[in-house]
Amino acid sequence: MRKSKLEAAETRRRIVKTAAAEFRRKGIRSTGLSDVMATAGLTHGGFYRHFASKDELVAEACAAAMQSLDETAEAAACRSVAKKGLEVLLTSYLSTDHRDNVANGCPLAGLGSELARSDNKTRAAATAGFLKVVDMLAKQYRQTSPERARARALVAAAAMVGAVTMSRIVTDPKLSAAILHSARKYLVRI
Amino acid sequence: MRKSKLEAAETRRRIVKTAAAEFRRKGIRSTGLSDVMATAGLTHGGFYRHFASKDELVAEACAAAMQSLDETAEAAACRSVAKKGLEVLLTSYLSTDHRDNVANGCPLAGLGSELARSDNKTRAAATAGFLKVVDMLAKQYRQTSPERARARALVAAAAMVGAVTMSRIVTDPKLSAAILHSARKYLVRI
DNA sequence: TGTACATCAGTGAACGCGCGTTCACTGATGTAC
DNA sequence: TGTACATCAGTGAACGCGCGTTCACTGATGTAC
Repeated sequence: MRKSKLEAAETRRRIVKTAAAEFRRKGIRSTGLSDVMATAGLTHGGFYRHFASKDELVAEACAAAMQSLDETAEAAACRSVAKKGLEVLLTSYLSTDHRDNVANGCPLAGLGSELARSDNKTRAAATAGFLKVVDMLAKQYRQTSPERARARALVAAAAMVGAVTMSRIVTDPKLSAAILHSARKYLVRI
Repeated sequence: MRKSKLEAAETRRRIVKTAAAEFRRKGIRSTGLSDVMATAGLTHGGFYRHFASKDELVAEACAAAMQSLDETAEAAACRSVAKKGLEVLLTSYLSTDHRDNVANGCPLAGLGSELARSDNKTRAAATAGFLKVVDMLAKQYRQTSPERARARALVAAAAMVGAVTMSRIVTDPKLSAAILHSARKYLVRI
């Protein structure tokens, strides 16, 4: 049954990626390891060949999810022309598509309150990913000092997380859309 | 062992209040009913004399927590003089005190991602409480049309939730404070 | 290059534990006369 | 107003279940000669 080092590494990566999606979809606490392993096409017994504990997986899954968020944001910012970078970032993040796609969306919005209760490694991974988004946003706030641009980026990033979270909580579809729409409108020229 | 109707009603209220705090402190999924009942000074067996299920308690606890948030916000808005209402609201919500007091703080910030996965009753309670805060904020945005004031209030409310959530996730204390401070600064004049 | 043996990725059963929920029981409260 | 009985708030043990974690086992892979 033993697999080659290459295959094992690939398996490990698959587990992390699966966990990143499952955690966002159902919540960290509500996602069992058997769940994750089964979705990754494995039995749960093999888990501890790759990780020391569930917490270790949580930290790595958080890091992976944040990295994919950063890559998406970076791609959006690069693909857009000069001055429109901010609008593109805000529009894609504050879209109903993002709201309805929790499993592949921003982990800060999908797991926010659970991350706040997670251990240091997990929160550090979240922090690092968050700072990258903040830096990307700060670069888009021109016509102001770097300090102010960063302060605005901080507010915008936090507001984006809050807006998507609230748009998912709220039971009224119109209100949900209005939250995203208003945030899009006001964060461009904060 | 039977208690009077008055005592029973008081017990029920105590369970809801205790649950509202415990859920915010440890998360909904991570808080057991035995936990809640023991903290309320009862044994877990009696729970089902008052509630049909944990979900029912969750919905009521969410409603209670939102109500206490609304009362706090209303009190802050009223206590403050005319034009300073917005600043007072923002300052108290976006304070390190609020950040560090999850158990009595805003349930949207404390349970955001878990609420997004909760049932309709719970999310409806969260929605109603959120709308009250939005209305309070909208009243503070003068010098603009009611529609714009409401749109701004929507963004501000979502941003407040996001800022407190992020300030709790982030591992760097300076960054945590900066998020709150920047939000305070920029949401007054959004 | 070929052979013998150690390693270890993955399996599937088992572990103790805490969860939400149920239930028989107790005895004070509420009610019908 | 006093008595007899039904009600039911709260207790504590028990239920099945899924969780995170452990373990003996399998057999292909990696390694030493």
